[in-house]
Amino acid sequence: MKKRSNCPISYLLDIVGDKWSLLIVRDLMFKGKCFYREFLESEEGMATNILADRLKRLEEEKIIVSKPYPENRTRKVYTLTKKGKDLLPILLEIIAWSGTYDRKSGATKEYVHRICNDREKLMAEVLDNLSE
Amino acid sequence: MKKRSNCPISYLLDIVGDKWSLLIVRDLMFKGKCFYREFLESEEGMATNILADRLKRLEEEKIIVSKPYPENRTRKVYTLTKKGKDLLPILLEIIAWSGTYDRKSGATKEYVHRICNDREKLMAEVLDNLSE
DNA sequence: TTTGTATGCTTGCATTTTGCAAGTGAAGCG
DNA sequence: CGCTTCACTTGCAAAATGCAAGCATACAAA
Repeated sequence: MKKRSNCPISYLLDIVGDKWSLLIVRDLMFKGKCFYREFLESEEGMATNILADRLKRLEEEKIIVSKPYPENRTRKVYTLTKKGKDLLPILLEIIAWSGTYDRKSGATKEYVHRICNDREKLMAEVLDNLSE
Repeated sequence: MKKRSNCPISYLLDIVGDKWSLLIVRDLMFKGKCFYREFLESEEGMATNILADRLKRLEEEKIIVSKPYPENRTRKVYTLTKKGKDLLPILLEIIAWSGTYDRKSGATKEYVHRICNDREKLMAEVLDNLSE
């Protein structure tokens, strides 16, 4: 996707403006996933070719990096870069919005409350879990 | 688009997870636009059929409402609902992220700074401009 | 050594969505 | 009455997606 304008909203949409990319970032950020197979198992049901394409694009955009897995060289480990981790505030605001307007949201009221009133600590916790 | 899961990230993506919907919200939120023709004139160059489709979907999702324009009944005025205005924190975080990582971003450093350090007032200003 | 399994990813192909250009009908203007 | 403006709609080619199957590599068990 080429750049459509210098608008910052458009910039993000050019990179992750599709139905799948941010779900990969979500899996990395909140669910401790890091393997191709794990992304495939997410309940939204991404197709294998789409997943391969999006991993490639996210890596090109330096939002994620992949390394061979030391204990099994057929595996690859995907992790978030700084640029990827910096998407966290966006994801938190999305969770707060959806938690407000989706009556059957998986986001608990407590979590939405923490996003509004305890954001710094919440963010530190999420990022801490990533380094394990 | 049907709901793929109860995940809050997925909920937002099911509604505005494409390259265009959030640009319409941006035009309404920051640029004072409210007419079909005005959205078309945005520099990203949306096709007319896509615009019509997205306006319909945003209205179905109660993110915008349309009313006939009193002074000219061929025109329609589009405005943000509460649900639409509540997307503002997400948009601001997107602007901050893109302002950080896009070297040629239209977002000024001052604006990004205000998002981080003067958010309440900034949000009040943006929302104030909407009511005019 | 062979056979099987798990892994990340590719391929082929039908369906869906998008992009582009042109057209349509309703309202307002001169 | 013709002409313009407006918000769309339509037709069609091109691109993206969804689905099922296949593939190459690495490791493991027989």
